[in-house]
Amino acid sequence: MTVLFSKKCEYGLQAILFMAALEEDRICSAEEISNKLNIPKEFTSKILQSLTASGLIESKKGKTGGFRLAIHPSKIKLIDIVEAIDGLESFNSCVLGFSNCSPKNPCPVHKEWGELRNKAYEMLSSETIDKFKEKTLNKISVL
Amino acid sequence: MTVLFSKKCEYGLQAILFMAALEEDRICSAEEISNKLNIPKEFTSKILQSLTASGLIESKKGKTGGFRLAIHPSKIKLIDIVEAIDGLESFNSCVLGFSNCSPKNPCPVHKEWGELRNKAYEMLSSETIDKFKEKTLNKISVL
DNA sequence: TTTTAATCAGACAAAAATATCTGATTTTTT
DNA sequence: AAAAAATCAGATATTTTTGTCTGATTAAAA
Repeated sequence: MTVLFSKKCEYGLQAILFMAALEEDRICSAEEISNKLNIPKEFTSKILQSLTASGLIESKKGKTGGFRLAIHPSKIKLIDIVEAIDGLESFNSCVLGFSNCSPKNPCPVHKEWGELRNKAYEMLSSETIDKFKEKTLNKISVL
Repeated sequence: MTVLFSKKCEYGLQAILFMAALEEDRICSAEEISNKLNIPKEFTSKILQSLTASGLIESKKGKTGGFRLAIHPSKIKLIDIVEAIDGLESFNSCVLGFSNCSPKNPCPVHKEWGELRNKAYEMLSSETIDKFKEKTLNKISVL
């Protein structure tokens, strides 16, 4: 079990935080990201490709090619990455797996979980990723 | 993606909440639970078997057999069911998937996520499942 | 005592998630 | 012009999760 996001999404979050922590406009290859973050190389490529398709990052082909953010880190929030990869469905589904969980047909923990879920959403959308630069660099330096 | 727990765990939570909402000591079959909760029949059996092994419920074999709680609902918390099925690892893992996430090597959202996680844990262990009886009955009546 | 209806164990199957491979294309460097 | 190093697309493989099947056993009811 992952905690909340799929592996793909976890890796995507890590990769974009990593890119945001680099010098601006620095292009880095899938291999570099794979090495720095210990993500399987080919899987890294796939995820970066899909993030390119979603418009969060952009790619440069050929020798000296690679990836970089397509949007300034001051305009990207963690939730944007989650949305691009896993979607936001989990923020709208019942934690106990009941169908039609809603204020009208609440599950036993509907209210309590709803509050937690909203806080999680807020946390992921409260700050843009440029704010995480230093923390990301510290974290990656020990990986 | 499930929200937080595996399907197995979601079904297990539903099943035990259901049993706790029945008359005390009432034995119900896997088939009944499967029908009431719309859980695949054979999968229901498997999950109930594993919950039996973990000691939360007990089984009676043969005709008129089935399952019932092995512990009084006033002594079972949601987190006990989660622990029996999914384990508690997700409450100790990094939400961004970084390794060695700890106060010494925190991920970018370590503090914030830690607080949310603790609240989720508290929510799941704050009340015993006898408290959910009425809400469960209401919910199941519309399934 | 036979039939019926249940658990149980273990194998099996299908689907989804995760990971890898292959080869084509692109672009810079030599 | 050729070599090198990258993305990219699509197929394939592996692993995990989810779900199903079969047959043995158990125990009550007919």
